[in-house]
Amino acid sequence: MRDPATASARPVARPAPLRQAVYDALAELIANGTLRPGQHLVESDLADYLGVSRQPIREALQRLHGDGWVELRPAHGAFVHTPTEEEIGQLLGVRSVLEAYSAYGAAQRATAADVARLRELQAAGEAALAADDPRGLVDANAALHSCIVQISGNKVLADLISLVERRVRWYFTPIARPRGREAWIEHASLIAAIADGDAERAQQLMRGHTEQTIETYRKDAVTAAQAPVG
Amino acid sequence: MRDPATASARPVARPAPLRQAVYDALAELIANGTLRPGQHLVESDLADYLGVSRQPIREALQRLHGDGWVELRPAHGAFVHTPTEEEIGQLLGVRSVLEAYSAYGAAQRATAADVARLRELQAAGEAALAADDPRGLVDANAALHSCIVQISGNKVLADLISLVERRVRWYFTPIARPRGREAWIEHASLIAAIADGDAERAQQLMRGHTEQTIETYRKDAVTAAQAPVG
DNA sequence: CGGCGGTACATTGCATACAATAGGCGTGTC
DNA sequence: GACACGCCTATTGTATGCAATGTACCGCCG
Repeated sequence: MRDPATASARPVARPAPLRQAVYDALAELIANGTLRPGQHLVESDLADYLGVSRQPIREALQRLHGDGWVELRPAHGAFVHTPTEEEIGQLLGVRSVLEAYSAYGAAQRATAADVARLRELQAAGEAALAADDPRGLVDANAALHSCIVQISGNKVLADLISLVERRVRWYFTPIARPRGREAWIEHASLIAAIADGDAERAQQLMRGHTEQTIETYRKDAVTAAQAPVG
Repeated sequence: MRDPATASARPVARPAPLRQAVYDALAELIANGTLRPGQHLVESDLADYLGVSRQPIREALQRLHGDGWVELRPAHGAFVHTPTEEEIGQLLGVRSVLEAYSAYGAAQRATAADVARLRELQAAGEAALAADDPRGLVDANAALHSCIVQISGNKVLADLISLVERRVRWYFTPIARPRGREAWIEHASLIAAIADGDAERAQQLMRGHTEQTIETYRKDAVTAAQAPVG
């Protein structure tokens, strides 16, 4: 990797923008449930816990607010955002539209190399499926979708999707297992459409794919409500 | 008393969150061109200029970064974001998709009262058109689109659209005059589709409408490039 | 015993001070 | 004369301190 564009990404360790580390740490704490929805985040406590001053904490909280992770009530402080059922549905709907658009763009621009990469990721996903590796499935799925957005070349779209996607995964992770075989069959059709450069078909397939995910979520949500996970 | 919609818990004036005021001030300065794209924003200067300390400035800059207004290079500071042609195209594309989805949702949920409100806004727009009032046209157009999103009831979508919309308007304002008669004819058809509850048609019309706007922009951009405005 | 007011505490918001880093400029050497 | 090294300054990153605000508890009065 001698490419100068990526070589200087982080040679050893940048002066470590502390707020970034704090942001990641807090996002992780929220995503994995250590910080529960609705919980009041006291700056001093977090600062003490993470071993930094309140300043980076504040800046991280601002950004977490901008990304929809926490609510910021003036003079009250930060509270972990509590997602409602309605909001989840809206998130999924928006995600579906954005992903469909990304598939549309990807089908228009994909090169042979792009398609090859997609097929690799598809293979990785099927391998994880065969190995019954839930964690690997989630990663492979994310990688595939991320790759499609990247191929579409639309950076604005990529930003928006990643924003929505992280919140979706946050809510999904504790209650839903990743979809299995059907999802990867749909992926295969989708990749074929992209390889053909058939933008309309790719868009339709992606829409169907994400809407199917919504259905799965609905069922899983009901199941989880009946038998909450520990 | 817990209902946030009717709480009206701000009778006189909130303690005025300074960072918010700073955010608005800076966004305005960027939008109206006082702060030029690429310009280096020095915290001390801004603090001095706005009469506050660096702290609220920093927090506002963070948020401006999150919303795509400024670039934040670690240890270098903030620079006003320079939009590229490519990025503008991507913004418009994403906006088109999101707006189409909002029309879809609005058509599904619109009540008679909603439709009445849309017709009022349509009338206001046509009045501005007749009066040859560009400023009024822009406002009426924004109000109409905003209303449609609101009717769709999708708050996540509303947030995303407003994010994209502000940046689009920032870039558009200096070079493009609002579209005239045709835009409002399209609006009328769109409202009719929403009133009929025909989600698919509303979506198609909105897509066509925004794509038409993209075309107009392209022509205006060329014109502006040939004869730059003063 | 219940409602009300006042006070004290906890927490945020803002300001200032200090430390660290990056880039520019000048000087010294080859 | 050109390059490299080192200092210097400007700017950001982080920490701490202080004031304002909202909340909750406790005592007091009806």
